[in-house]
Amino acid sequence: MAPPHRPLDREESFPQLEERVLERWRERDVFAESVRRREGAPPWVFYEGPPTANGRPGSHHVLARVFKDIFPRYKTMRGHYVERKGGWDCHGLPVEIAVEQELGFTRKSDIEEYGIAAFNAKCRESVFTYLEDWNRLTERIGFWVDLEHPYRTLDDDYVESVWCALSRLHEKGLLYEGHKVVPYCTRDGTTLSSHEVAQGYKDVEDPSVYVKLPLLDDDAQLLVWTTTPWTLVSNAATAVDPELTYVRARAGGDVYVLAEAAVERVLGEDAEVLESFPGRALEGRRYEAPFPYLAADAYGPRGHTVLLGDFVSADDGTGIVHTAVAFGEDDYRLGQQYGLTVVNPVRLDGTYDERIGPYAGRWVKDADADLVEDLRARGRLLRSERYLHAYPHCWRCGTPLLYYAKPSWYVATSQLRDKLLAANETVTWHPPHIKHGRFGKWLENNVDWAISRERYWGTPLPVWRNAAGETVVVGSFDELRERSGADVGDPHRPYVDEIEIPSPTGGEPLRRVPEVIDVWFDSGAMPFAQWGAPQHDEDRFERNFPADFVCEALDQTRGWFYSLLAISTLLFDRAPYENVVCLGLLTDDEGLKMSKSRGNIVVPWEVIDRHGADAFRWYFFTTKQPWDGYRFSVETVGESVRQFLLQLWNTYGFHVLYANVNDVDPDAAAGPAGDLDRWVLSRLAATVETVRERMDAYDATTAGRAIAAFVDELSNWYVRRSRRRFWDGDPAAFATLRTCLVTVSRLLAPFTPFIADEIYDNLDGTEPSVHLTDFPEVGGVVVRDEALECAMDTVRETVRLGLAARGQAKLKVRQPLRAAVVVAAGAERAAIDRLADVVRDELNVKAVRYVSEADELGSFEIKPNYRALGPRFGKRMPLVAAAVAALDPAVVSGILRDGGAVGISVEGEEHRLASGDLQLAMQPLEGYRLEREGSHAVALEVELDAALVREGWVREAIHAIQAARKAAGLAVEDRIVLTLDGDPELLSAVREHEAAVAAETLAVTVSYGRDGSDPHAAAIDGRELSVWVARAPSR
RNA sequence: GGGCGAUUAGCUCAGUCGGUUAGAGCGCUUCUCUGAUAAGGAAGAGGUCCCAGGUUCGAGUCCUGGAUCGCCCA
Repeated sequence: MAPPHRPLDREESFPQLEERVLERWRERDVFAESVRRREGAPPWVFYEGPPTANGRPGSHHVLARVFKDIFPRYKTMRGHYVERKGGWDCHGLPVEIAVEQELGFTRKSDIEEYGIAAFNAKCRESVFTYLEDWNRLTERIGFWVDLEHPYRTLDDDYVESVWCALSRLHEKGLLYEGHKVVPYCTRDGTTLSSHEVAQGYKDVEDPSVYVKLPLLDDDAQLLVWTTTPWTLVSNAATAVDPELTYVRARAGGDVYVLAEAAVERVLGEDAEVLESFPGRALEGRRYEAPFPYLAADAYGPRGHTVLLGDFVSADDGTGIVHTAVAFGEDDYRLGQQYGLTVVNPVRLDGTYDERIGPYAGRWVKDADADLVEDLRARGRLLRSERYLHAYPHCWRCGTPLLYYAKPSWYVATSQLRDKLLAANETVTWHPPHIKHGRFGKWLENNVDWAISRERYWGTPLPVWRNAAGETVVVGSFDELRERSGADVGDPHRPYVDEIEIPSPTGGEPLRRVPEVIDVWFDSGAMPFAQWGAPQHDEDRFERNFPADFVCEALDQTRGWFYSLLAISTLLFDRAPYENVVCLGLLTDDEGLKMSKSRGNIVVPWEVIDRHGADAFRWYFFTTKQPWDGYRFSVETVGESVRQFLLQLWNTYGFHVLYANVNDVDPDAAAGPAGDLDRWVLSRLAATVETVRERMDAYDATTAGRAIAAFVDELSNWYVRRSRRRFWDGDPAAFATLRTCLVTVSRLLAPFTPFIADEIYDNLDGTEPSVHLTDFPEVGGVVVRDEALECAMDTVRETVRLGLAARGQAKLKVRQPLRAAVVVAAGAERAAIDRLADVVRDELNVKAVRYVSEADELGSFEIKPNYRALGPRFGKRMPLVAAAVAALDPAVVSGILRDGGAVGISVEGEEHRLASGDLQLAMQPLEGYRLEREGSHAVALEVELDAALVREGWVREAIHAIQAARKAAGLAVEDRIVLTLDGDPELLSAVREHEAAVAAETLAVTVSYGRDGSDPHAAAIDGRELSVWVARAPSR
């Protein structure tokens, strides 16, 4: 007859086990089946934030993917229909850069020369360079997501959905063209992303000049400071802080206007302050520009006047800021606010145009020195210095970047700021501080979203127009076909660029603008674009909107979390997600960010091959709350294996071993359950409650830790205390342990899906997989008995105290003692009495005796319970403490144990203190073997008589025989023929307890005298014992 | 420069509503238990709860300022 359960293969590692489980999932099609079985059930919606597959997946992707996995698995088991459509972000600069590097391109014009069609074809291939790596890793870590039908932002349907969204925004008047100040490389002719800018900072020396701007209606001069003299030719205005204090100050015969805080630093100690006033007093004052090439009215009515700006600081410079609208973010915003005309006298190649007279044609940064000399010659320079600062350079060619106002398309998100904030209010964030912190603050400071990019590989901006300003924003391929008469093939550049739309008024044909759109708009459109809605499957979109759950790393607050919210709010006036889990960053074990250059990246396969995917997952779920980041290494994952997975696995192995040895029928009716069984099932029920409650709150950490705590109790208390019942084949014990293990496997299924399924499959197997079962509920045999749990806590505490007392007395546990004396009364005593067997066994004592009064063992001391009395007495607490200290502990402890109350007098008033108001602690008397905790204590009777000593010897002998069994390589169920020799008194003790020795060691015969072979030798209490064991013939 | 977060034992992390002796695991020392375990138990060493003020009868916890680290923005 086959054993009830598959025996464990002790050679198999966790990674090998997982590969085998993966194979079983494939055979049984478990993922698809788990979704299929919930068809028609209430949906629970997850959105996959699409990664880009043009780089290899790293450990931080494992973090995101396991958290994206656990909650959908959980919700599926809770009865929801959880579709999980995978997705890939396909467009964008990172892809282009990878291709440029592959082709050895160094400038943007290389792409045009190579041909956009060919370049984009390369990009299309490059996107999926590492698709296989991603798919393999995704499967291996057990992330269940539909990778066979993923959405891809480059697909025609997807692009069309994005066009539709843009056209609706246009209809709502939310799409417009403006200028954006961007970092620009004049050599490559390219705008750089912030990520690229961050790569290229270099410390350089630039001129630092203080320039005088004479006021037109006054003899004073404004002082401004700049490190980019080349922008002075297009000075449009100056800005001051309305709240800051400014002064007129005389120095060296001239009168200047500047911030009070800057006077000494800029003008020196001798400057004489003539007058002070707030910045707002300067508003509208006219001044003479530093260079004459562009007149004030070129900028409009506010040209060359003083304006008020919120970005002005007096910390460096003069507190008056030179503003060149085309060359700075703040400058541009200020210009917008005051209606300044954008005048940019610098060509795209970085040279001045003809408006700048003698400097025309010169590269602007090379003109700095001559411009400064020019100022000096005209008496307009106060001071010129060299200034060392970090300035961004092109990471490709090293050219200093210019900040440059360029035409750009915007989505007017700031008009709907209040709606964005209202939508955010409906979202539950994990951790909560993101909501009104990082994300909320970001929304409050919302500025319009610049969505166009002067690039090639992206969703083309669907705007067609002609020089006359006739503009069409196309919302679908059909619409483009109707308007242009041309078929739309590939909607990417350059093909779509070739389609012309005839002018409705018979003018010039409309051509598409050259830009593509920000990839964040692509991914933010996924709620509908993943289905190709609204062109297709509009109902599918509606069923799957909004998402119940999204989960990404913290840096996505400005990325995907924002783009999803913005698009959804603009189009549908509501948040696209209800719960968001933010994940922190991974650092190495020294807290440093992982980076290629530092060489401290942990490749996920190292972790998986060494410890397995379950260990990887468990580490991420339980080691800490996920949003604070992880200090991470291959070794730390190993700890989570040792602490939890091995403990679980060994408990499971124990069950399989003895169930097979005893041929336990898993379906047989169990006998009556004992207190230990009821206790462990109650603990299981408590665990189920906690796990459900915490998982419903998206708190996998606390949920997982609760499971670990239960497995620890199961292994180190339930099994430990019940071993004899398993040896004896007690059906109630097997039924209880099996219930616990199978329930744990279902609790663990979302966390560690491999080991959970293996345990379930071997111990239960009713369903093809644990992932097709329902999540555990409390009820049936798994019920709570809180009184029993409480009693067991008391018992475990008693045992702990007793073992500590043994340790103090240096008495081995194998030496039986006559009695443990427990100080306990009332409920405590009843609890210990109910489970006295456990205490006797664990402490190896013949009896447990009780004393209600501790007087014979120690004395009490009493202390006020501050937590209870603090609120009642407030600042009189020190008086209360003094009054309590004056009470007689012996008397008070007696009164309180009988449920009485004592009185104290504080400031002439009487107060009654009951047992909850005071804390009793026991102070051991000198010379007793006593361990105490609060009002509870255990003492041991340490006197030994001859009988106890002989019993102790027998326990030692049994231990020696077991060691011999193990050394002989016997299986736990093997019967033996036992031969003993040695010290006569020792042997006589063994003879006296021979039946017990034989039963404990599974000896069919015991004989005395020498055997021929080498014995297993032991020394007990200085007495020799020789042991021979041989496997007995089977019955 | 602004915003957000973090800082507790050698390491990884808990610490509830503010409550008087700040915990766990790993690691270390000593002892111990073992008929599943790479496990378990006991004792010990190990702490400026980042710093400084403040509020309070009482602060790891609340407030202010600062330091360091990280992320985002400028």
